[in-house]
Amino acid sequence: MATTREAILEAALRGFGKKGYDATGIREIAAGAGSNVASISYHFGGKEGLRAACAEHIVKLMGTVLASGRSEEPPLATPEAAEATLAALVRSLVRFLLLDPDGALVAGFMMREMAQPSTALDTIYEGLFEGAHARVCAIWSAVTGQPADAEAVRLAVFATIGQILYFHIARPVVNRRMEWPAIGEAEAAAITDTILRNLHARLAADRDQAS
Amino acid sequence: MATTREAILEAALRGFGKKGYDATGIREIAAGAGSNVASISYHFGGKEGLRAACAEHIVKLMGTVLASGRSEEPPLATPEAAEATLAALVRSLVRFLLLDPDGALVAGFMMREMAQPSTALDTIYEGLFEGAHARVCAIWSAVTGQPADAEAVRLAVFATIGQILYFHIARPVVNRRMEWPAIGEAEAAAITDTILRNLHARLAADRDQAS
DNA sequence: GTCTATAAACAGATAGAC
DNA sequence: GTCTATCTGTTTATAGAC
Repeated sequence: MATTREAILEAALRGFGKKGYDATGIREIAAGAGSNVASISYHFGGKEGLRAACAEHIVKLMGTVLASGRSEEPPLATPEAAEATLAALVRSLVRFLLLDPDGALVAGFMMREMAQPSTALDTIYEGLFEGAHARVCAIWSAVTGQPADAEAVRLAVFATIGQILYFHIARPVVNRRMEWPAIGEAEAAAITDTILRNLHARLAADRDQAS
Repeated sequence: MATTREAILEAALRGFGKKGYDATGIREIAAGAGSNVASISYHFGGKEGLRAACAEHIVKLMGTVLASGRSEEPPLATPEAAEATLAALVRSLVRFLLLDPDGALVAGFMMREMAQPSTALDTIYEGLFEGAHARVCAIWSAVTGQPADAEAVRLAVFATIGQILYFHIARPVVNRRMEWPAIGEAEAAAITDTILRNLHARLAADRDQAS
């Protein structure tokens, strides 16, 4: 059962994620939720409150997504096992962002918040980015032997995440240049392959340097 | 000497690049250009025409930027020379996007067009992206020996560009996680270092595979 | 070409009936 | 809780004086 509040929240994320906060009117959101304009002020105290609620919704949603992906306690005992865990993370993040419709909406919301930060970005940073980035740094450390909090490690993790997110952001340009009608399973696999080649090559170089 | 038309164009790019098309009013643009609302309709036929003119302006601007960077005919005779050319491109693109105020505006405009494509994206794709991407693919090919139009090469070039652009897009998140007050020369150098490490590691792997 | 004044449509917020 | 009608301010576009 979907309450009116939940329906509004989903319609808002759909609008904000696809067209952006400013370009999405509260009438449009209310209509998409099968409700009316006044219900937004009633449930969220206004459009800004709706943006804040979207951020909290994303933190909870991604928390469960990431938790499910981490259900089978990832083995970090050996560098090889840690590298496999890292590769699995890349695979699932590419799939989520490029193949799951919810992934595109969540990413759209986050990207626009980064371009024009509001308090919603603070919510997402503290509730999601900070912990997730630190966790990936720890796995990276288990592969290369570098300290998890080293500047080079933190930047390398950002660079890897950046490759994945860029294929989402630049989708219209990528599709055109690759002559792809759309990104499906086969295209996502090709993208994953390129990112994993970069990842493995870099990890090998970092490991060599550490020895 | 700056004509009114040019002043409006620059004020528009400033607004569109920083806050986005929808969030930037034509009054605000006119005021920033020291003019009035009616002058926008007079010179550009309306707000949409101004967006299209911004796209053409960006194509011309980036054309001269890229041409100046390519003034000393890049040597591609040997794989090593081609790799150095590729590294130089990464260096100058990082500097432009992270240190040059114009770079942030141009990138902001392009990123928002990708998230919400209009005909302005077509203008930028055909006038800039397509040719630039193909040129980088050719250099990549000179390094690794792979065909310049191979799917793997085109994707690898996108992944490299993605790393650079992501450090611009995610700047607020990166700064917070890296505990950087802002991105200056030192921070840009650290970012360049990470991206070049990824690039060289991947190129080496591709070259080994080709042999 | 430049500007002021205004038109017409839109936004978000809210009062009040149910 | 839900909805309609309305208030208030802002948007883009434009008419018309200079």
